[in-house]
Amino acid sequence: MSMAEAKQIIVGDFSDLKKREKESRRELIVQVAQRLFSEKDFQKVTVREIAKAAGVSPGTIYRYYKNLDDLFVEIFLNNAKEATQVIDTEMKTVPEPSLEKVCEIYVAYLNDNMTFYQMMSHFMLSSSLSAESAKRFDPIMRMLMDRIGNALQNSSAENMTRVTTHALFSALNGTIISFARYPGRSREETRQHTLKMAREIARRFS
Amino acid sequence: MSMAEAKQIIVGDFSDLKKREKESRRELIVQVAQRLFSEKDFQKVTVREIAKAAGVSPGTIYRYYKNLDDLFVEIFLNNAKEATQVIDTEMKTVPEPSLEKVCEIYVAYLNDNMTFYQMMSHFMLSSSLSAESAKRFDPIMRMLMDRIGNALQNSSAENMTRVTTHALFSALNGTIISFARYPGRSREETRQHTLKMAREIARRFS
Amino acid sequence: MSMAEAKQIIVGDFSDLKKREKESRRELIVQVAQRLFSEKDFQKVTVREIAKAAGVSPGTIYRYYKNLDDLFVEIFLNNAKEATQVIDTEMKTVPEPSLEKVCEIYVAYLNDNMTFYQMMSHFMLSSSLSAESAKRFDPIMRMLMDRIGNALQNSSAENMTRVTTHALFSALNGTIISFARYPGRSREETRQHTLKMAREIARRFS
Amino acid sequence: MSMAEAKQIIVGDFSDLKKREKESRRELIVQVAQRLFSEKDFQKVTVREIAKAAGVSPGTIYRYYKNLDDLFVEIFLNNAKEATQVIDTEMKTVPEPSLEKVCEIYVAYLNDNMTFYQMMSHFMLSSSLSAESAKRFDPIMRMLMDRIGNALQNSSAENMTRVTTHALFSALNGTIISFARYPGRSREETRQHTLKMAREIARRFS
DNA sequence: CATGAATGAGCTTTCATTCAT
DNA sequence: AATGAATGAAAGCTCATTCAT
Repeated sequence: MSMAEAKQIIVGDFSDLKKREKESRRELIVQVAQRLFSEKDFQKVTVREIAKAAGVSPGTIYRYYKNLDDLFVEIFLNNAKEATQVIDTEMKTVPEPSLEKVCEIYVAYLNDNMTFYQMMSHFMLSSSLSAESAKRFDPIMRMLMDRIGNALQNSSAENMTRVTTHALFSALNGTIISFARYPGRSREETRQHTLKMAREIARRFS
Repeated sequence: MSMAEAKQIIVGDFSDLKKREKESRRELIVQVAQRLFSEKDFQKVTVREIAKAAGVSPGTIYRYYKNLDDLFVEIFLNNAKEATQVIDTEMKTVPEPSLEKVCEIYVAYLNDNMTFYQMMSHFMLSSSLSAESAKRFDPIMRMLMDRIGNALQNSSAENMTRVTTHALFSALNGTIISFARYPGRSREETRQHTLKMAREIARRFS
Repeated sequence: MSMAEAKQIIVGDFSDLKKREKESRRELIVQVAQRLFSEKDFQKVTVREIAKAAGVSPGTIYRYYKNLDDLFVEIFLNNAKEATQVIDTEMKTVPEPSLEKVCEIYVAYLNDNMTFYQMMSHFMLSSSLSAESAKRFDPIMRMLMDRIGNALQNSSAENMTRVTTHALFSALNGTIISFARYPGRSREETRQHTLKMAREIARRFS
Repeated sequence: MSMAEAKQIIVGDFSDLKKREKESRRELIVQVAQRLFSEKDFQKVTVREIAKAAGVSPGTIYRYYKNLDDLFVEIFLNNAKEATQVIDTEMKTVPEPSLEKVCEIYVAYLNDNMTFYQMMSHFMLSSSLSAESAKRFDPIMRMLMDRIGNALQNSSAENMTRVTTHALFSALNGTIISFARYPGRSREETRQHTLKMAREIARRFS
């Protein structure tokens, strides 16, 4: 191997490394932000914090996202996709899939990813979404909702309407709102309480 | 009527007006704040805005409320009380009270007072409530939830548990989260959609 | 005694009471303020605090003092008079009065009335004193300084100049500046340290 | 010199200038703040004022200092170091160094840097110093005090204790407190008066 | 491209002082 | 004479975003 070849390889490797690093920088930022969100209210997380935790400069964040809300949307949609996957994966391990089980899994996910719920509230209630972002929302949310809808359909002989699916989905989301209201309750107790409610709701919709 | 009498009345009225104005300055601030909240995310409303809209100085706000969060709590609790009253009042006008009707009324109220829902999310998910505020919360929320609970109990022969009431209450709250998600839908269409979901949920819990 | 006379007396008494109460209100305010100053940095004490502690309204403070600085000046001069009296009183109890003793008494007073020292710094270094206030200053400060001056003169055969008296007075004041600089030292240790310095200075000036 | 060379130099100079400007922005802020302090009570100087005078935005101040007190501490320590250097430098120019001379130099410095004295009072009397700041204080103050201590030791055959050094240092500081008290005196007269006192004190300690 | 220093509008909150009652 | 509600200027500080390097 000549020096030139060696250099080529080294440079190539190095360049690849850089490229991969670059490609995954966006992902890195998202991951870091998501971690920070789990540590505190997502509205309180600052660009600087994210930048510092990701080992990049604040300016770099703006290479990948037009503004903070854009980053929030990305994270939110990632969460929605993840929730869908978690349902799919976990349902495979269950011998007798039931509506109750799906609901439990979803509410457990919400408990573990409070930020997701916070963001859902944020985006659903504030109309600040750019048209572009809004477009990305629907298919992904629909995918998630469909998992609930399918389970609902399978749980009953009658033909479920879209409204029923929507109602069930909304009802499950609503369980989280009771989060901190029982003072003195630990995180785990709250979790158990929301899961109980989820099962109750599932039973009513079966 | 003599001039003197007329003057008496006018002065009396004027003095009353002033007195009432002073007495109700606190109320005025609340009302103004609530109006502003309906125009934008309540977290984005500033003290200066409230003061200006209420025709007072920023410092005056702090005569009545220790800080902004105190004002928010007051408004939230006012809303909760109002919701309770609305349910009570409206139910009297209904010939055959049903769970469905109660749920409809409550969700209609949420539609008309989106800020209430936003604040509920805010206070339930962020633990920033002062101990003092937390104490004021529970009885008022319990009162509201009890209206739902009573209607639930009346709708069925079986004995309803606290979890079921809680689940129903949460489920109804959850309907709001689907608010803005159907792009292009008018406020009225959204309202109809959430009411449909509310009825669906009520039926399932009957 | 006629009714009229009786009334006169009663009213007189009552009026006297009111008058005395009024007369002493000014004193009350000063005393309360002075107490508050001993609890925290005098610059941090607010009008409202003083008013509340004195059981009067903020507006009342302004009946007696044109503004806060006026109140500060009054308290400062009271302190200066008090320091003078303390020196006079304590010196009578000492069998063999010495310069050292006078210096000790003065520095002890400074230790016990840190606010006095703070105010001295404040008024001496900031030129904000009204002409009127400035006029009240000199005779009282001179009186205090004279006590030091007399003791100095008595302690030596040579004729002391005004500069020497002034230098000694200043030097004693300076001891307080070492107050908090020995971290971990208790208030009492600091006091002992400043007294040691006072004696050292006195010895040098004898 | 060719055009290219010339340009090189100009660009180089310009770049240097900019670089130096950037490097010394911290220094610039300090200098500007110090100038403002000489114009009014340092406690009354605001962030906005400093920023405006330095030609930067308020936010920029906070790039260099965590908060205002941090800036104050920096300036204070700079002054203490400077005072030490001034003593060292000036003493070299004196044929027969004496305690009197050292004291004069120090008190002259205090006269020219009243802010230093104000800050000394502030930091010594208020315990608000962060632990971190407190640590930076002692060695620098000790260095300054040592200059006085050494001169004191050299001026006498007897062995001087730490208390004596401390007393002398405090006494010199105290001279400044008589600053504005002779109404109608010019700055220069005051300066002369304090220097007289300094010499008097020095003589007494020799 | 990435950087990170700089921006500056904007926030909540405080408080001496005023003045109608 | 006393009140105390109201004032409103002003403070310290934050932070999303920009842009010269």
